[in-house]
Amino acid sequence: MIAAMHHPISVPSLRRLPLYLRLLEAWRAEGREQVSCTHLADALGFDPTQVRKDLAAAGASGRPKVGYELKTLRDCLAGFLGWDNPGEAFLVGAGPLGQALLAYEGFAARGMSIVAVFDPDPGRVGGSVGGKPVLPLAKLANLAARMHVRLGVLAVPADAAAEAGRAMAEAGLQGIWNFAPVRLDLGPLVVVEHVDLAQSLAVLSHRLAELPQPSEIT
Amino acid sequence: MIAAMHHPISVPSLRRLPLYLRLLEAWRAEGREQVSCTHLADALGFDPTQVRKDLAAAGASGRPKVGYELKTLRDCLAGFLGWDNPGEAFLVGAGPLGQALLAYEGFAARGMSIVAVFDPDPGRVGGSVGGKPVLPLAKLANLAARMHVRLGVLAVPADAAAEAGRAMAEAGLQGIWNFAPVRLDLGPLVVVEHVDLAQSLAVLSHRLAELPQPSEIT
DNA sequence: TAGATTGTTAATCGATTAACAATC
DNA sequence: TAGATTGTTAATCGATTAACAATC
Repeated sequence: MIAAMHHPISVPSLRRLPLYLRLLEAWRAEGREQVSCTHLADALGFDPTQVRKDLAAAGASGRPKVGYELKTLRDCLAGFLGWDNPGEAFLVGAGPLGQALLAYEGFAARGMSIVAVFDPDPGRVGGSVGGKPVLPLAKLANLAARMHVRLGVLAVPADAAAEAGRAMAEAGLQGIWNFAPVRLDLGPLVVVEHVDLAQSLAVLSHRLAELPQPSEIT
Repeated sequence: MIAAMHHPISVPSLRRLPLYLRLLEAWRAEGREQVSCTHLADALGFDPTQVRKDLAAAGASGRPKVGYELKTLRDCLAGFLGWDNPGEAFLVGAGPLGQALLAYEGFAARGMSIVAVFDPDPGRVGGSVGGKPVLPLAKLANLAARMHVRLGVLAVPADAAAEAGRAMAEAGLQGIWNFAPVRLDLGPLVVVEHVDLAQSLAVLSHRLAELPQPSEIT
C-alpha cells in the first residue's frame, strides 16, 4: 500500500482544531448543515485562508461555492484527533487539581476518559475521589498492561513529578498530559504534553501591567 | 521624561519567562549566585541566544564572561511580570475547577491572590469553598470598586461564561483569566487571557494517534 | 452564466537560530 | 593575555496572509 505523504500538521494548526470542532457541534445542534471557512473564521477572529489550510491539513475537503458539509467536517476533525472513541486514561495525583480534572465531564468528548486514580502519597492512597478509589503507584504498571491504557494525566506536586512520570513511562503509558511545573524527559517513545498555567498567567500579568491604571490618579 | 521605546516583548518570549523564573528560584535555593544563558538554555532545552534575547526583552542585562547575577535577574523578571506584589483577584465560578484554582497556593508567587469567590448559580451562592463564602454576581461591581480589584478568574460553564464575563467587565475588572471554552469580546480596555485545555489535549491526542501502537499486532 | 467558495501558489511577516564583534 | 560570555546584526525557518486560478 502506498501511503500518501502529507506534511505533518503544525502545532498551531492542531491547537485550532478543537475550536472549529466546538463551533461545528454548536451549529449542528442548531440544525445547520453547511459551513464555509468564512463562517468559521468570522466566529473565531481568524483569517479564512488559515481556516481552509487547517481543515485541509486535517484531511477535510469541501466543494467550491457550497462549502463544507457540516457533519462530514465534524467527523473528519474528530477522527483526525482520535476523539471519536475516547481512550481510557489514568490519573496520577488525587489533589485538588486532579479532582477538578476528574470532575470535568467534557474530556469524554475530547478523546479521554479517566478510568482509575493513583497517588504517590501514601496518605492519599485508600481514600476515594469522585467515587473512584485512590490506588498506590505500585499498581500502575500491572493495571496499565491489563487494561491496555496508553494515556496518563500527571497532576502531582512539582517535587513528586519526575518520579511519578518515570513510573508512568515504565508502566507503558505512551502519552502523558503533564500538569506539574517540571519538564519530563522520558525518551522518544513517550509523548509529553505540558500544561503550565504560569505561562498563561505571565501573558495576562504583563498585559495588565502595561494597561493604564485608573487608580494612578490621586 | 523621555521614555526609551523598546519593542513590545513577543508572546512566546513572555511565556518563557516563568520557566526561567522557576529555575532561578530553584538555583537560588541551592545557593548559586551567578547564571549564564547556557545554563538556562541547557536546563530547558532552548537555544542560548533565545534565552539571551528573552532576558534582554525583560530588561535584564549581564556581564560578558561572568553571566547574570542570579538575584538581580530573578528580581528583574519577577518585576517585569508584576509578580513581586501579587494583585488581588476575584474568582467567578465555584465549581470543581474554580475550587482547584482556589486551592492552588502557587498563584500567590505568580502575581495573583484570590480574595473573593462569586457564582452566577443561585444554588451555589451562600455556600462556601476553601473557607471563602460564595457571593452572588450582583455584589461583584460594588466589591471590585471598594477593594480596587483589577483581575478576575472566570471558571463557569460555557453557557454562563458570556454573561459572567460581561458582568466582570462592567464591574471594572481589567484582566480576565478565562477558563471557559468561549471567546470573550469585551473591548480593548479588558485584557482576556484564554486557557483552553482542549487545545493542549488535541496536541497530545494527535501525537499519540501517530505513534506506533504496540497493540496493533495480534 | 455569474458569483461564491475552495484549493494552491506566492508574498509577507515574525520568531528562531547563526555569526560575530564587544567586553570583562 | 586568553577565553568565555554578552549583546547585536544577519540569515534562516516556518507560519500567516494575500493573490488567483479552478470549480460547482
